[in-house]
Amino acid sequence: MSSPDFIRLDSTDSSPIYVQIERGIRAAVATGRLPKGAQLPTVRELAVALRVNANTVAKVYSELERNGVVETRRGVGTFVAEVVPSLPQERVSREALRDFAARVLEDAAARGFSREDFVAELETQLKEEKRA
Amino acid sequence: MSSPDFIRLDSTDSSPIYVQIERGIRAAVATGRLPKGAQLPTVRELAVALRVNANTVAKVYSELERNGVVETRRGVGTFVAEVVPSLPQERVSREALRDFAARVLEDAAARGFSREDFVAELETQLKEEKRA
Amino acid sequence: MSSPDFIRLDSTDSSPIYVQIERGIRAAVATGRLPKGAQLPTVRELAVALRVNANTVAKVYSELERNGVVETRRGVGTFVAEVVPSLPQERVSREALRDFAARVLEDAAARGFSREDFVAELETQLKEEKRA
Amino acid sequence: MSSPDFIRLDSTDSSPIYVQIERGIRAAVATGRLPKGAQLPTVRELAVALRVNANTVAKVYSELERNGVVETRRGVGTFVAEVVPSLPQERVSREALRDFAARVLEDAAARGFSREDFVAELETQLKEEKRA
DNA sequence: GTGGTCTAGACCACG
DNA sequence: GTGGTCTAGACCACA
Repeated sequence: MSSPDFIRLDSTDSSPIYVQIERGIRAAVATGRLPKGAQLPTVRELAVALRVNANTVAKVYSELERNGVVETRRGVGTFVAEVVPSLPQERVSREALRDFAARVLEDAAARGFSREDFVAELETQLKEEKRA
Repeated sequence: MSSPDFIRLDSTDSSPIYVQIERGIRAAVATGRLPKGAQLPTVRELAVALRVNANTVAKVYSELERNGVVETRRGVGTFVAEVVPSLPQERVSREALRDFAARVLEDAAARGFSREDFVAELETQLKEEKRA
Repeated sequence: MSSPDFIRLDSTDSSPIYVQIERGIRAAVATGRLPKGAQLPTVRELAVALRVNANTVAKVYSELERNGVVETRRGVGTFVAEVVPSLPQERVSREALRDFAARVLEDAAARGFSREDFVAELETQLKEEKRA
Repeated sequence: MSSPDFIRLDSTDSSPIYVQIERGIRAAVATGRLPKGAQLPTVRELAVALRVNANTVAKVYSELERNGVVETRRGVGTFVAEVVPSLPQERVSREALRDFAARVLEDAAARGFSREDFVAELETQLKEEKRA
């Protein structure tokens, strides 16, 4: 658990570090790579592994706890919540998906990618992961 | 030209306003919705239409000019560049596409979307646009 | 780092302040006076030292970051990039050098300088710097 | 005289068009390519040739006339002044030359050119012109 | 009327 | 304390 293989900090990503970390953890939980009840690395471990300020990691953990994604047992550690909280309905609504998808397509085009190539690449990655 | 239908400011998007505007314009140019040589709305027009400070729009235009996406003719206006510059090689490389796609998938999962649903939605949107 | 000895604002120079600052920093980086990894003065420091608005300096820093000349570490400061990007090929091409040189010669003549005197002065300055 | 071969508008030059034109004419006069008494193209001719607004050319001519570089004979045309005015002493002073040279070297470095290559190129161009 | 520059000042995100 | 974003408003250069 000391190797945070579920998080890749990307210096070309303009989003703040804490957002990248939170996104990585949320995604790992959502996809089951971090199963319910699994223990997360300690704040210090993760901070050292990612070469990041410990405060930054602590901020992420506390936010995740507020949202019920993880649970902290004092003196023991931090664990993926047993009951994964249903996200606020609004966020996963059909409309939210459409908006998010539209924005992503726009972003891909703005970066100079062919949108068709981009979607094809997404499918490839999804398939590869299933096989693995 | 006075109706900036190619830009939607999204308050749920955490990226700064000027990034959203820039992304919208770049995408419109890349997909041909803003053809080469077309005049962009004036700084002030777009500022009013988006309810944004004129400096914010001006910042976007000047960045786009720096990158050769648009050309400004002094005292005349801003136009889509006749020769749209090939983006720096690095950005459109195969590797860049993979990284971007991976990040997007992660983001989708972190937001609580099923990645399969998400990719399906992307395809739907692409097809709809072609038909239109 | 608090004394911006690598920048001289020249009121007889018609180019905008932010261009002069950017040129100074780029030159300092290119010639090694600002070595890789070195910290630049903070935005506010440089603004005070040059008696310029902080936004003006911030604009320069952000342009330099966009071009990969510097890296900003959030909440920490701004540093010369470890890998200084090779300028877009076009700019350093032989042709670009010819054009730039031609323009400079023209400018010197237009200002009333003998072009021979001017080139001689350039050589003198280059030699002096090497000796120092 | 309808082909303004002594002026090259450079879209990569950030200085305003009227400055570029004025610089070109001043340089042509200073180097003798436009000898004393020679007739300049008419405002309209030059405007058409350079694809520039006639007002822009007119502005240049009137400024050059104010400075005594050219003379306008009503109904006849515009001519290089017989007595080339000595520029204000300050501009051609030794100190001004040093400052200008320093700025040029800085600019060359900032553009990614080796300053040695740059100075060598200047010499080459000077020699070539003499031979021609 | 067009875009460009600069200032002043506020507020925020980050570490 | 760092840089980033945005606003408001002024003034200028350009055509």
